[in-house]
Amino acid sequence: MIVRRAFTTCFNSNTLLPSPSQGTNTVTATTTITLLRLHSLSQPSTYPNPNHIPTHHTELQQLLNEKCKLGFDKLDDALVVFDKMLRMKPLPTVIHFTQLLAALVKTKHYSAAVSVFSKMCSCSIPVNIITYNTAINCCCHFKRVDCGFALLAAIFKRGFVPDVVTYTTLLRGLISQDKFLEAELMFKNLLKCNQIQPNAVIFNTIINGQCKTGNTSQAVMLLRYMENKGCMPDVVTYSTVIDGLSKDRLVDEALGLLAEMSDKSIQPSVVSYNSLIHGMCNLSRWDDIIQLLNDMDRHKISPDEHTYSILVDAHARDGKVKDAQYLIELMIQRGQNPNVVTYSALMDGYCLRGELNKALAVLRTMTSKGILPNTRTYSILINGYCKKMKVDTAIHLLEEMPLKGLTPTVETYSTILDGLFRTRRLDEAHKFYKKMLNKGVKLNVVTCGILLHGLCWNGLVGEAMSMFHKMESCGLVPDICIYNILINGLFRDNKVDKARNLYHNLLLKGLQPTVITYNIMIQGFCHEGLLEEAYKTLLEMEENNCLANGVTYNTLIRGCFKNKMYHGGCVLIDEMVAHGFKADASTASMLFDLLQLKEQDPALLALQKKFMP
DNA sequence: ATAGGGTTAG
Repeated sequence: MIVRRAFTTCFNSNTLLPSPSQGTNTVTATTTITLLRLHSLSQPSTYPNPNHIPTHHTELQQLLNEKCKLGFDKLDDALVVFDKMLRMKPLPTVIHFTQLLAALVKTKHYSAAVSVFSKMCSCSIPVNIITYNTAINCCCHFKRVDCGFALLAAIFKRGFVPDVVTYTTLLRGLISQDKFLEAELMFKNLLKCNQIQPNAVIFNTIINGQCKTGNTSQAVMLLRYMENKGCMPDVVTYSTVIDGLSKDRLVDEALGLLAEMSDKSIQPSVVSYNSLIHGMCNLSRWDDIIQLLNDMDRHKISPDEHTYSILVDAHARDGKVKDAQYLIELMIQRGQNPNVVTYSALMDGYCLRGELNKALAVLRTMTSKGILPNTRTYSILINGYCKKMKVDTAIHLLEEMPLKGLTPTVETYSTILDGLFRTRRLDEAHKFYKKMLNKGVKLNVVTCGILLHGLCWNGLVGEAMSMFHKMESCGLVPDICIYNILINGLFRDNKVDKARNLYHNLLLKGLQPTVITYNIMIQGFCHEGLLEEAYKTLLEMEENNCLANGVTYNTLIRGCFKNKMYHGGCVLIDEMVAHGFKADASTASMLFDLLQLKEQDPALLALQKKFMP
């Protein structure tokens, strides 16, 4: 069904024309024409080029073997080889041509690959299902899965039979374009209609899609399903699910699957370990990380550049920049090459510590090694400068990006916007925001949060509220962070009723308040002297199974003291300590001041008696 | 002697 529907959409007038929404690739006019021509390639039309150049096929094979591994240095080289091949006598086999095509796809010369395939067809090279599969893979990587389906139609037209590889490639293409539901439906139909004998690879493709769309539990179920159907999960199946679980912070379940692998004598790979180590890093479970590294050593699996990158990133984010630096030296010693991701992670570590000069030094090191900074590298630096209030330098870096062929993301722009608001450069912030919109940057919830926070921070709560309503009407769904920002802003603007209102609205929308939401409310009520309501909020959060944290208690205790409710404050201190939290600096100094007071309040005297026996 | 699957960054 889904396949047929895809066919009809493919033949619909202009689905093949590049649409602005798919503009990640530069689709040239010639590419588009070539893509369009693919449809009519049911029958070969012309004969081979008459100007044959005699060349040995073995020589060609050697060249292709080499280029398949390393890729062509220049696109022109590949096209020259192709041209030569067309003029060879006898004509090289379709295998040679398919190898060339695969090499082009591997080196990401997708539009060139499309023209080569098209030319192969028009020169009556006897292309087969494998050639088609390679071409479909090319379309999918080129983010044109619709063209992939057009080729599937061509396969049927020429009387070929698509195989499991054809469908796997198409499924992966759909998934990579966020069409997982379509992929899943198509997969189910293929199974139901017995169109293919499913193997591990096609299952793995779907399992990966499930993990990427947040359905890890379903992925585990599909793994069990394939076992039951006698299609044994392999190392990729397990690694995919382990990665999904690790990203969901379910690392212990992931460890269970790793153990299951060795029970079934499926050798884990470095990828399986990398996913798990990454998961452990996100939870700062350092002991587990060390254990996993030892485990790898025992299994004679060496860490690769991914492993090191993950570890460098974890150390850098934890502030351990020295260790991160050392890890990079270690990986070089062991013959691994740090790449832009590795160096960017280290730079991020320095930026987080505010050590911008050291971050710049890393940038110099990497460029001296011929590693070019990417969008993320720039974003890290821009973020570093904004956090240091050096917004002008950040803007300068932003302007430099297009000159280096880099496109800032919505996150990059948002960082600058945040910087302008924080430094109270309101006019510029407004102008910058307009410029962002003019550039066609698509706003997301995080950007809106920055905008709303910036407005509130600068006392423009009214503007923030109207922005919030506009945001809702634009189809952006406000999350709990947005509500937190606004409720906080309203309280700071003494708009208690409106804050209360907004809180009830978020409950009505089915959103779950977090500990931050409650803390904001408690602080707001305390500030207004509404201690009763603040305390009721504490009870409410307990009812809603939201645990109070140190901030909650400290806020409430300070509120009590400020309102001369010494007894209540004292009871809460006991409760806080019982829950394992401590007074923070500001509560402690407040308490210290109170104890010096010479007021004859009975509750205060009791308090003094308790803390100064 | 040709094709498809898993890992690194707010």
